[in-house]
Amino acid sequence: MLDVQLLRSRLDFVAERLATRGMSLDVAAFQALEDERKERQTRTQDLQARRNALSKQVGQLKSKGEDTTAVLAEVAGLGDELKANEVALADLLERFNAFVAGLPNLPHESVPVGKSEEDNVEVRRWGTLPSFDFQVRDHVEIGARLGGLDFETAVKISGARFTLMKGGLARLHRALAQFMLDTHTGEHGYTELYAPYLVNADSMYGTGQLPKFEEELFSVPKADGSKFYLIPTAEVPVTNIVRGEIVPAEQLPLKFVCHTPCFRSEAGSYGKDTRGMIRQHQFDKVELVRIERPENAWEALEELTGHAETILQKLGLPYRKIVLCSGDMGFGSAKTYDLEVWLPAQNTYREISSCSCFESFQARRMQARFKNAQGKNETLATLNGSGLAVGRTLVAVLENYQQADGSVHIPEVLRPYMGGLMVLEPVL
RNA sequence: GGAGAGAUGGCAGAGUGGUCGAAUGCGCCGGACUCGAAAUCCGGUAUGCGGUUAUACCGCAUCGAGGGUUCGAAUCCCUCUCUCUCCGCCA
Repeated sequence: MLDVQLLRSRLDFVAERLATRGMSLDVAAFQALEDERKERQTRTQDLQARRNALSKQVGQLKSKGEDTTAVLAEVAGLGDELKANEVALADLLERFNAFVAGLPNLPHESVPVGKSEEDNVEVRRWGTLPSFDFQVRDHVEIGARLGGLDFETAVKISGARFTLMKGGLARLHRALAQFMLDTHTGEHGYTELYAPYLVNADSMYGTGQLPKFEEELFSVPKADGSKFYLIPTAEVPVTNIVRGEIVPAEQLPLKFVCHTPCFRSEAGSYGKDTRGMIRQHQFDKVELVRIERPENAWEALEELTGHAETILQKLGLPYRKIVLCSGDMGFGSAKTYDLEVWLPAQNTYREISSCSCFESFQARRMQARFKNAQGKNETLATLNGSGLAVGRTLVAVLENYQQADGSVHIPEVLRPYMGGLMVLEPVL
């Protein structure tokens, strides 16, 4: 969430920055809440101080064996007003916090202002687009010919937006994840993690999925009436490692890589990407997460994005890097780069990685801090990015490495993970 | 699933209604002593929030979480969560 101090001291500035996201901040509503909060809180604390002082007097008088009825009478007079103020304050703070928690992060000044994905700005392109002297097939058809992608059976087992993979294709999927993990741990200095796929509401709140985006999550009821949430990304369990912690400064930065399935309800995307495995309820992703000193956060974003790009380059997949405009960024992000991989069958680039810097937006609500050089606790900065989405990478490999006879060449870096296999042969 | 024990500061650990935000020890920081270090001695050392722009000062809240009793709760009552030990079951 945003820094409350910033809201109080530079409300107009915050409103102006939020406006670039297409978000109109109700300045008057905030000011009214803040004024009431200040008055109510001051009053309540004064009454509490009074009560505490009088109660202390009672104790002192009693220990000397003196009469306490006068003091008791005075403190009794405070009771009703104090109670009323405490109740009103609690209610007010709840509304105040809900208001602030509902505000998205401010875009970094380098972020282009725009309304929608139309206004995103391309930063650069990498790679040469493949040319085919035959009719290109999409991954659904390629996968079917390889006998490895089976959507019909997945529908029977679960329903729409699920995939069943078999044989060499399932192995290729696994190989991609292994390759990504090995590259990030071996060459980029990330620590590999295995993390829970079911998390509690506090964790979802910490990374900002809750309270605003509950409908995008799957959940599992628990016997006690609460629920587990299925992670929509490894960002959630991994970033929450530092929730409520004061990380020793010498341990920074923390660089984690974690391969998990991701679960998304995709509510509101009916009819979008219904063919194939582009948009699924369940998909694997290798996620990079960094916990940084705020002053290093922007450099870290460039580095992290570069680490994700490395995977695409080693796989020889053409892609472009774009910077999301203010209106297209996620809720907590201050700046986001998307990597889009070339998909020949769609004749376009499609998102395969999203790398974001949250500054202290997530860490503030998570109370994730470190001791700075002055010995003071300071809020950390958090970043994350896909390194990469495994399912979509598989799609990209199938489409970019397809051959006229229906076979698919295996990128060289993956062959060690495929037992040396160089090509997947069609069975149809 | 059964039986029992427990949750207090960075750690260990005291505290069963009244100057307790909390003894003591360890750790850490500063100082003294020393050529320097060790040892020893002295002092300091939780977090969040508010007054308030402030590393000054004052106040509020916090002893697993939430509620209750009370003028006053770490301490008493209720509910919940988590941890540990033993037994059973189990990938």
